[in-house]
Amino acid sequence: MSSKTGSAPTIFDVAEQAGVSIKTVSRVLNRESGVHDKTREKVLKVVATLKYRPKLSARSLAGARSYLIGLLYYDPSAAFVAGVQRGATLRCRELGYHLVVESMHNDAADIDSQVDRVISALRPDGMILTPPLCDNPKVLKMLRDSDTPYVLLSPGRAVKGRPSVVIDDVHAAEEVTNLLISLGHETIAFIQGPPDQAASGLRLEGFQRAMKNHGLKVDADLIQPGDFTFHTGVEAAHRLLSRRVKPTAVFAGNDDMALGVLAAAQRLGLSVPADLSVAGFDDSPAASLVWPALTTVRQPVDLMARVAVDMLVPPPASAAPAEDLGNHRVQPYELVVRDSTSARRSELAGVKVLGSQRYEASGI
Amino acid sequence: MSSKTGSAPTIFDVAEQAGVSIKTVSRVLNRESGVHDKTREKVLKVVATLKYRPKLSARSLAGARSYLIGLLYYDPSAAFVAGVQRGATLRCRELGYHLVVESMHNDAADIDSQVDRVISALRPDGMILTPPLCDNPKVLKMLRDSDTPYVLLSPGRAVKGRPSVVIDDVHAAEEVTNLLISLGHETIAFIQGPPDQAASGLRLEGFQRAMKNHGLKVDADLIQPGDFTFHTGVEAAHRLLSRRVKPTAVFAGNDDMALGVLAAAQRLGLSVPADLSVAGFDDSPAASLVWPALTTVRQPVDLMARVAVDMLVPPPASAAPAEDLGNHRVQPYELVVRDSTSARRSELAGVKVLGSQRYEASGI
DNA sequence: CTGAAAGCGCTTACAG
DNA sequence: CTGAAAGCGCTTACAG
Repeated sequence: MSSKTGSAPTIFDVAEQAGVSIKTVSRVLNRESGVHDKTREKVLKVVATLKYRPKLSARSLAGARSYLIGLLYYDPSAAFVAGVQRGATLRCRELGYHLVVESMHNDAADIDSQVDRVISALRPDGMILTPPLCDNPKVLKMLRDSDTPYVLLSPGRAVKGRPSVVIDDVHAAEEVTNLLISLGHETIAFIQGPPDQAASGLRLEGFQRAMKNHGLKVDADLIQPGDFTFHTGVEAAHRLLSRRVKPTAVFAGNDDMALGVLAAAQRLGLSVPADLSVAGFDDSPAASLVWPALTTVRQPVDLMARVAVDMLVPPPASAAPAEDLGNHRVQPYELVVRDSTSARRSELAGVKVLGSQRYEASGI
Repeated sequence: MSSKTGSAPTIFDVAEQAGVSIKTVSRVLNRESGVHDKTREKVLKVVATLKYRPKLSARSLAGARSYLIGLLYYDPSAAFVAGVQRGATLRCRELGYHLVVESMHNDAADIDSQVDRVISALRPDGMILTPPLCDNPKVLKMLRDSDTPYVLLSPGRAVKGRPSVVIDDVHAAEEVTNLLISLGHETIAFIQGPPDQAASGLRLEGFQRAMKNHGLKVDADLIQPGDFTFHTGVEAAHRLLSRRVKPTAVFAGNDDMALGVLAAAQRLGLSVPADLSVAGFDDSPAASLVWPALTTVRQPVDLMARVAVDMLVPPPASAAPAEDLGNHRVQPYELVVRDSTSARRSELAGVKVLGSQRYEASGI
């Protein structure tokens, strides 16, 4: 009896009961090739019987891998993190990895030492970064200096040497704009995000491209600045709706600002979408919890996180040589059309109509 | 030169350069008492110079602790998880711990083996569970069987032997109801959550207690069933607003249902709060992204997570003996009064008024 | 107040 | 196809 009762079984217990060496047990567990089928079966049987599970710390100390993936984030939308984590933890589990999360303030003066501490202690096999950390030079420098592989999720801008997973913001924004145009809108406003986030510029680009492709003019003041918050959406809406010629549709660079537009419109007695169509970007949870529900773009956040994990975890030795998909993976977005957008009610753009509502199409 | 350039420094490198044994370095790092001040300083100096950081896997393998806290969750509101993680990761960092998250389906048939796998591989020093996993018998059994300490965050019901961190749902709901009553409302409806979540019952209890204390009758059909989703909030609102005597205020058991009420009311042409006051519970992100912004109750989610971590991490040996705060920690909630609640506009409860809005108090 | 030895439970070369 | 030995980098008794 080599196993003391009470303590968890070790690789020695398995080896003894299976009548092989610990090296062979190790081979089976790591799916290495070159083990006799009979031997493999015998080992697996004992593993199942004893409920043996290799201890991560021992594997990590002895070997070159830690089986840990780190997720560094700072306060992006809760929905974004939640989606990332769902995708990442599930994929990690499939691969025998675990996800360690660390939230840190993007503007902390000692953020590099914070990152260093995490890396040194954990020695993760890879790191996933979300905005805005994925654009933080200090953080990126620490990762490079420590030779820690990393993947950026939706980085502000794609940089050559930095592996990333993104969607095509330009095309997505173009599609949203095309939708509004196809509904008959011509005076369409756009609310931009903060200039330091590349998504802001890309989405604006998509908007402008669609307008141009349809020969629609965009007055300068139809493009309003914002910073991705509800509040700036409200303010931009007020500016837009006090124009002489009011827009009949507003495309906000993200959902929070679109919700601000919605609130402002309702506050002014405008009916959405009859008087004003509103579209956002992100498909945040709130987008479907308001009335009318918001037309928006959904990023496949959990899929993106899965892809990030796959980019960090080396494929099993037994696997077929994977084709090189490159370091910048573009994932498909989805246009989600809901009730906040509709055809123009009339040609009387700018005429305020009170109290009317659209009953027929609403899901509620 | 014992340290090969390129590889990270080990405890041996520190010991050598400081002219002490590795045991002394270990003592300093673990803040054990009984080290000469001079010695300690010398060691710390070398640690700083070499940027030495003990490797988690080695500490974990050699010692009794893993310095890992696990967070098990399944799809609670994104905001809830995000708050929990912010609090937990920050507190973990302060204590030299790390947070490993695992999301798992509450109704997975093999959830116990999933939990087992995590525990066996990681040997976390503790686990934090969020709803609904914290009420899952299979999960709880695995944790007990493996002697893994755990803390439940907002469990469905408090059970004696299970450490938990909660808020006082009954009192919070009572306060919300008192607010509505103080605004002059008498016909107040309540929308309940799913019966299997204890919070549903506790919040109903608080509502009923407040009504009773003020001598207000609650007709049976003023208490409507729901399941914490937007959709059931919409449905309950339709039932309530088709009564002969309409309620002038609706208190929904959570924000998602309150948002449903808001949407339904707006859809019916009612003005909130002039025609109908609406209150929720949770302070979800969407609560402040709608118009009018929702009156609700905020759980101090990140504080609760911090407390949970503290319950799992043993205090340093050098610390003063902590007073026993018990296994059920109640944290303070916060009543957040926003624009969706106001005094009754008239005595004409049930009379539908179209198109009016409340301009003055809105923050937008 | 300090240290020498053993050992945690695996993987990594290396050998056959 | 399989195994014996060494070692990863710490902490745990134990000793002085």
